Amino acid sequence: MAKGNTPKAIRGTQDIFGPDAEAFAFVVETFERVRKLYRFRRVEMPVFEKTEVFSRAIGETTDVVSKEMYSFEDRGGESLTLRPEFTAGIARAYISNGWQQHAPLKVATHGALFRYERPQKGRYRQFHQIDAEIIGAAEPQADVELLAMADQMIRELGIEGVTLHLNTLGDGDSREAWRAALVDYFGAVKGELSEDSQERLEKNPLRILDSKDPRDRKFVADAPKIDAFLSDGAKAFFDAVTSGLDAAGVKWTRAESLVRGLDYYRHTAFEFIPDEGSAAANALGSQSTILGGGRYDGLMESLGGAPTPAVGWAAGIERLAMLVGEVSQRQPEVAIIPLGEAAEHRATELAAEFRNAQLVVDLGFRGNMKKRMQRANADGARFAIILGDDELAKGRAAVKELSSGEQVEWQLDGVTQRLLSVLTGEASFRG
RNA sequence: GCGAUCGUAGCUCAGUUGGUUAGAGCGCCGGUUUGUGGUACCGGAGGUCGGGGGUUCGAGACCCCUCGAUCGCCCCA
Repeated sequence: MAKGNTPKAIRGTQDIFGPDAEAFAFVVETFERVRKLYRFRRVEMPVFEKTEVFSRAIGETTDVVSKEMYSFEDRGGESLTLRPEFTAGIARAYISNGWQQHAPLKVATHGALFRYERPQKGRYRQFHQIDAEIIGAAEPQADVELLAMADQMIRELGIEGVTLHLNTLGDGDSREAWRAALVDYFGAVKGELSEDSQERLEKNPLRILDSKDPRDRKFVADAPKIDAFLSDGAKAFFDAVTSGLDAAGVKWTRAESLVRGLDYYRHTAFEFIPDEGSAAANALGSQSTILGGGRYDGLMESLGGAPTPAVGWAAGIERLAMLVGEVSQRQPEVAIIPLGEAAEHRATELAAEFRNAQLVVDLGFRGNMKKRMQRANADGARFAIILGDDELAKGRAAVKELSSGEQVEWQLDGVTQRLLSVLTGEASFRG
């Protein structure tokens, strides 16, 4: 433990190491592998943008913009903000780089995001997301493909007991009509709602629908449903999405109360949520959504771009990492144990040869034979190759199989080839 | 931003109603074994008890402040 006057990490940041770091890397690697199957192109985005990119895209009144952004003036007096999400920055890049020429454009990225929130398990001030977007596609097939990718990735991460909760917010007109009806409905019983929801009535009436407060919940069941306000086009769109998901084999459930917090969403809205009582739900506590997103057909215009349909999702890497469990490491095929200066030199040559042959090699920097054997064993090496003056003089090496303790001598000439054929099972260790 | 619980070795924790030099297991280092790991036995290092202030003859225990983590709300990934 640090003592005295030493610096501490900033609240809500993490130093990720060991199994947690391996799980984190596994999530990113799996995402990278799966996004290539769907031909999403990798993009790298700035970590900060002009503040207006977020305030205009996300909405001034949202909590994210009004109280959670890390904003600051740079030395030129410009207001900049550490990105609290990916979508707004990607939309800005799409407009400022003329990426319309690539439409429909499928992009994927991952990295750090920043929100000034009260930290909790699975919720940090610097957190990390994977993100996928399809920009310039109004077709419901885009929603289907995007969701199919999310579903496959979650499965390939080995996460079970998670269900896609799906809703539609309708097109702009549908959404407005529904919103107005909700304001009427909840406004009539305003005095009986929770304090939070009385405030939501002004700021974000849709959010009352997923309130956890029992005072609100008794009214939610009979609240106006979006289905009653959907235009024919919006309904047809949602039907196309759901039938596409069925065709793609993606299991989903309708969640009529599922809404999105940010202003730019239209049509499809979704979250992957652990089933109640599942191991995943227990692991995550109240921070339960592991992947969420939707269609944001209105976003480009709010940034001054041409109307551009788009759909996307993001998922918290930390939350996913909590669900993947222990990620098994590839253990060393061989640990090389040199004794003496001449042997150190030869060992370095051997290690290079082995690694060029794609073998995992453990070569310690220090220690006597006992220490190095201990280390080889602790790392789970399959073989130890012992190189001392005696062996070098004979042009041979002692090779020990750690599981059995059996030890034989091999010629150093052709040792890489011999080791490879032993590892593939083509040759016997004893020769 | 609101409410609550909790901070004792690297880790997981124990520390009676306030009472001497603050303990255990695991891990780490060393030895039994100077060129042979796992097991066993022996030994060792490592703590201003999150930080600051207060009460008291005396505080790891009590009080206040502060920092942090955790749980719920809010928000959201």
